[in-house]
Amino acid sequence: MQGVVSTALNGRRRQRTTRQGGLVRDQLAAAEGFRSAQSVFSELRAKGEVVGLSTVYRHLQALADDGEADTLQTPEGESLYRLCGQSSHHHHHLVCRTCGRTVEIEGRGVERWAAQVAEDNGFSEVDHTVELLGVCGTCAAAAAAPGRR
Amino acid sequence: MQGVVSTALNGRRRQRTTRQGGLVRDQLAAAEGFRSAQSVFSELRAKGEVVGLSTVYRHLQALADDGEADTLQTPEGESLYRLCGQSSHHHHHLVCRTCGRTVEIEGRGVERWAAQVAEDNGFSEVDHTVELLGVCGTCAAAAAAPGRR
DNA sequence: TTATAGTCGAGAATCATTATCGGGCACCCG
DNA sequence: CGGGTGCCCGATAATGATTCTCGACTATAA
Repeated sequence: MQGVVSTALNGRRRQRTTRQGGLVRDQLAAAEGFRSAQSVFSELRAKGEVVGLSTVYRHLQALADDGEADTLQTPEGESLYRLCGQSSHHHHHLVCRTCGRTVEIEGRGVERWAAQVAEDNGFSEVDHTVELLGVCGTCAAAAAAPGRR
Repeated sequence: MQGVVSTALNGRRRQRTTRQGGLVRDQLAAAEGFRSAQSVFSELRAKGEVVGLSTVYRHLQALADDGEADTLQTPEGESLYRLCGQSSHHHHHLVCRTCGRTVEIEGRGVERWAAQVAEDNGFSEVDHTVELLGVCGTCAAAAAAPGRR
């Protein structure tokens, strides 16, 4: 996983390679959907790994800052993280509110729309939040056949 | 949970008319953009009105439940509220991150796009969050001339 | 190996929000 | 118009997530 990082950190992360950092990253990689800092913490604890809560938060935020992880907020105000392939690639998510499965989606149309609306109203430096929350086909099917045994 | 609430509530759940309820609503109405529960609370206090923090939260949520107020979350996890003309009217917001000024926007195109993406991925019952956060023309101009006196 | 500086991590501190619960007041009934 | 009933108010405690603090630790370079 982690190879030689050493000196030449050309735009790359500046953190030192540590056991804990790898654990947080691995735990996130093993998950299918978004996870909260709290759950990453307790899952690691459950696996017997001793890591500090602060450390989990630190690494999660570092990953997010580096663009290696995506982040979103639940309506309850909890932050969720998820490892993400490309750091330079802007995209949005379609998340299943039942199983947490996540589909990354591109929204060229939305980007354009957002930019247009912003311009029409004289706004600049506009950021946008676009998240879709629904029920995936699998979960919908499961919910539709409740009597099954 | 709640049984019969006084007079016939024609689709509109009305709380008992109290001085405090009116204050919270008025304060929200007087504001130009979104306000946090905390700021509504301190503004009322500043005006000399004695209202409990819990009460502010209660009324703010009641307004949101009734669809009389819109709500959104800041990236810091604070909930903001704003009185809103139509309860049945679905729309989004373009908010100035400097002064809080808000423009309500309609996004027929976005709605369509969201529905399409959801369908393409087999998702149903899809809800979407779309918020635009930027800097309005006035604030941008102010920021561009920092040395001015 | 040693020096050095970035990391750890447990617990305290913050902050917004929610729950509690005794006391008060609005509204209905007679 | 006076009483009773139950919702509402509001100070305070509790909760829960996230951040801060700071001494101990350890990966790295020389």
